[in-house]
Amino acid sequence: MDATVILRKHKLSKTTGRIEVLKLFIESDQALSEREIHSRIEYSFDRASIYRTLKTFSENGILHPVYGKNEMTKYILQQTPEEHLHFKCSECEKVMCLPEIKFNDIHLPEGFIKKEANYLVIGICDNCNL
Amino acid sequence: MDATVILRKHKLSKTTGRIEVLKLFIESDQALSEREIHSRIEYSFDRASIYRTLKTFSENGILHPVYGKNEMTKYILQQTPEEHLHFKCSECEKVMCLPEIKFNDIHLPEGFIKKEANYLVIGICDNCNL
DNA sequence: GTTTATGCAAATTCTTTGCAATACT
DNA sequence: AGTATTGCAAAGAATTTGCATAAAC
Repeated sequence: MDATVILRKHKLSKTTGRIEVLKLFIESDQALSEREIHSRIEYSFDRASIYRTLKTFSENGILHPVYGKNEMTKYILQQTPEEHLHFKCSECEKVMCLPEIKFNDIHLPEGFIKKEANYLVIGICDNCNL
Repeated sequence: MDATVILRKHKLSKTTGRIEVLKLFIESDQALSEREIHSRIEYSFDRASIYRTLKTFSENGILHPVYGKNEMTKYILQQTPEEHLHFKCSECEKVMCLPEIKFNDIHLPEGFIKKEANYLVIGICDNCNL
């Protein structure tokens, strides 16, 4: 899991901003929003550029966007090509993968083409539920 | 499927705005955003009030919010209590139910509590795929 | 040297909020 | 009458865009 290796694999130019953002995701066990990235990153990276980076990474399958409540998209590293459930905690706002719960065998009705999937459960996570 | 009946059942006051919004959903086979509601409704209903109405309906289980790409939440009538897949077409932007594909037997890991679920596939719908 | 990404500033769009006025029960 | 909802205006937040500059290949 090396940022520059991932970038090379996807034929994306290795800029400091991209590398730093990608590192953040590699180190994180949860989904991050642009706002969280901007606040955590030490390197000064313009917000518009962060958005462009997230878009590029998603288009290349490096990140998976998770659309959830509160009008904010979070992104998470696409660890496996297998589609699985994500969970958003309404207490701590953390979004994480629940890779045990998979959705590989879903087939759509005739005529529908799948391009992207989002399986999200919102509730209380094990940590907040104490 | 009568708007006033639904409102009564949920002990919500029967205001013109709520009735008109609910009618729109009853007549619609697809999810609607606040913007779409505002443009389709003949009755002059303030945008802030539409948002408040959508929130109230969702809290009462009348509508189901669907969080999707393009930072806009759409809402759809909760026809059955069964959780099922929704589909968003990236061509025509239509969001619809695919009630054939159900998710009732998903059980989360120990400690997690489900409050709301969102199962969304994004792609090309049967109508745009011609 | 060309192409591509970034910074900056501004614009768009979605959504929420406070408060006085109004409609519902 | 009393409570809940609405209208209005303004604020807040997320996200995008144009264009000149700078960095990557």
